Amino acid sequence: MVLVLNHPGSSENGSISGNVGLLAAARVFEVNRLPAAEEVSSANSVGSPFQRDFGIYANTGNENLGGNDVVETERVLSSRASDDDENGFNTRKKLRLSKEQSAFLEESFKEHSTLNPKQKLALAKQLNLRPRQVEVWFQNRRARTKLKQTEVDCEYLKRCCDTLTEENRRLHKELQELRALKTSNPFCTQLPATTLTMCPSCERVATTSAAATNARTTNIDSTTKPINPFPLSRPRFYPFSQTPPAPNHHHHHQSAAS
DNA sequence: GAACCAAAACCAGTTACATCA
DNA sequence: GATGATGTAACTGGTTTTGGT
Repeated sequence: MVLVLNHPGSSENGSISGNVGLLAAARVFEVNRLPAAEEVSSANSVGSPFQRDFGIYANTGNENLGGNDVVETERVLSSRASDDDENGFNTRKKLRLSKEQSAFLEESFKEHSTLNPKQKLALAKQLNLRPRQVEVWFQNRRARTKLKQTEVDCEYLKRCCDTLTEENRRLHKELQELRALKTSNPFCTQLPATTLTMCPSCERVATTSAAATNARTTNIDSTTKPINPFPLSRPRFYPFSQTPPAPNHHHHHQSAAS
């Protein structure tokens, strides 16, 4: 399934009317078309008594969208719907989108997570939904994406925490061993202190000049090398198999010479 | 250009409903 | 069939953005 929506700036017209195939395909979405008030009792396959008793959506007339009426109609449609109908009954009713509609919206979300009014209208028309429904779907979809990213971030931070806890434990143990060594071998105290600095970019540890020479002789092996608790770049949630942006890693250590 | 206002867009949080185990 | 859990469409209220005066 291919969705053709005009990208911002790509065209003046957000209409999809030029795509005959899509118009034909749009018939698929009639299944979940919003019923006009008088259609409620027969249009929905679920057909709950609730639906029959309460008109769900007012007939907004969006089937007749076109020409200059579009902007004005959109303005009306996008205004927040009231829960109450004219009789004061709560008419809120949830309509489950069909698989085709959801898939179509998903496809368009891949293209752009936000819609301009024209795109929204075109999509709504194509899917036989109200623009407000498309708008809400995109809002909820963005929220879901954000939630997913938060979960990924949370998981990542948990791992960082575990790593740091483990590193802390290891360093405590090492400190105890060094103290024990110090008491048993007083010559160790003659060694100069080693100053370690960490590159904020690549997070490598380097020894500073004066101590460097000695540091190389002070038996700093791999076990005492500080562990980078953040070995990986911060994971991002790429919901649509998007390739993450190429890392912009500048190695100023080398670039200074070249 | 700054200040103000209204409308639209957006978001976070919540509610209500459909569906499934 | 009743019930709780879950997913999600739809709503609410607040904030930000945008365009007009």
